[in-house]
Amino acid sequence: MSEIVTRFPPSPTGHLHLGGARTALFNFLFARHNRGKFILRFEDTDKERSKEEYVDSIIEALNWLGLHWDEGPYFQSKRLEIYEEYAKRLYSEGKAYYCECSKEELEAKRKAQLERGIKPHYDGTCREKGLPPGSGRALRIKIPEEITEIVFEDLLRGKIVFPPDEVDDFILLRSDGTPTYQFAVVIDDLTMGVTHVIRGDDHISNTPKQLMIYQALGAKPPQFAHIPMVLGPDGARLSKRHGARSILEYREEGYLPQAVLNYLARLGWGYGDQEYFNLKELIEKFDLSRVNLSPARFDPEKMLAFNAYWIKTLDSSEILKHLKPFLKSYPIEKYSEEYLKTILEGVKPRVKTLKEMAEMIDFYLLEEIELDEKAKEKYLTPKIKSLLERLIIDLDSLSFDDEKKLEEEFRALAEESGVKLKDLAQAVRVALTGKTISPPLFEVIKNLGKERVRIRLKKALEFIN
RNA sequence: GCCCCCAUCGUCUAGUGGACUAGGAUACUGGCCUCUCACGCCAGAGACACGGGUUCGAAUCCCGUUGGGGGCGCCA
Repeated sequence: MSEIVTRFPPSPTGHLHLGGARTALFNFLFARHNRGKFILRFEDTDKERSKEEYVDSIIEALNWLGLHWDEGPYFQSKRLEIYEEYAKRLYSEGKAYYCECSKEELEAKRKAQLERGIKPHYDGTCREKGLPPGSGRALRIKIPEEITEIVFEDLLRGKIVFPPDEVDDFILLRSDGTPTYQFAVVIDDLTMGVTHVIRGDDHISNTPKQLMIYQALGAKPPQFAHIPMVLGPDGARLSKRHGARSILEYREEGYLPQAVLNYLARLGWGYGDQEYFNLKELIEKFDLSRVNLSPARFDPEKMLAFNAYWIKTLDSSEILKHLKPFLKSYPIEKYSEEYLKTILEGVKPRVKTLKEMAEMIDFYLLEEIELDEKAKEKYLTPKIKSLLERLIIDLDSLSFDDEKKLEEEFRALAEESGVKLKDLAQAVRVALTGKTISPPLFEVIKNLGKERVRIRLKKALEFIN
């Protein structure tokens, strides 16, 4: 059996968003699972809207997700001669013809047809004119009259049948000589040896047109698998409002690529009761037969939950790698890699994003911490003053290396003073971290070390006075 | 308007004619754990869109209705 080849063909008219990323993921997984090839190709024949910056951002997003391609990126804009060649062939074989109808005329006719309640169609004005190529003329496919129905076997949905009037003599080459989407995809997929086209089901109705091109070319079409679209939380098409934001924005917000990937994979695909998968597992377990057919809504909350899961599950070294960009405002060069990894342990189960994580560990990294207003008013009270003083005096006798002992020592101190550990702990927590919420106190004390603890306790006392 | 696709808890899903008192995840509620907040654990509430068939038996198969989505460009 020949090698399986899939491709992801974004048009660089916008950033990579969730829907596109999922399509890329499914194509990537299918190729990898079958030890095939995954191609990246930019469909940039729309000169007006295609932008270089989008090419860059799409590439960056794919790399960030770890969706590496084996071939490409190709650019349709650089393959114009190829399309021309095939176009010429169709023209010379009488399977395509030139058309001189103006856009305005066509638009008017389309409107009229729509109003009359019939399916908009090119009326064939130029079909039999035998026009030679010329400026301002577009090349149209000549759909054979004997077509009765157009059928194809979708890998996921089985047989899909279209009535013959579903396709008209659509345009292959625009009047400026550039190929339309329909023509370019077909020629590209054909010449690149694409065997499986996995794309959103919004392309189902494009398929008959593309099949007509394959037929005119006498070529064998690839296999098609139309996956359901990703909708916004409200069930409407994904838009700027919800998930159409760039994948890179999620990176900015503190999402891990593992989480985004895992979440995306579970949108329209399931594997028994398993929820969490890393890339390797996805490659192992992914197969088209388990893809759902109904459109899936994007649920930001669930993606957040997945992110929290991966943050607490992944090794601290892996987390640290992704966290570093969020640590820019802290003097992290003062701390060893080991130290940074150690302090992450306590915060991992407490945050949902890397951004939150960076905020939560600030007291470990900053020389001077700021005490939260409400926190200090509530917990750093005169009542606790003598206890803190006592603590400072006792500092040298505390077991800074051992969380368990430290806790016992604190318990003893609290009991002796007739204070609940709870109250003592909160006061110390505020003194050391500036906040009422933090990793476990004794872990904090241990990681902070005696000197920083001393300084911060003194600061807290100053505040009480 | 015409054509196409789809239909299980709010959401993502498991389920491929009997193992279904319909399972898991997330979100929600209550409890446990506890130095805070989380995590974790336990419990609860919550769905087969509707109507007809087929069958000894339908969430599962067929038809229709309804609902949702998509397409009908010299956009992709």
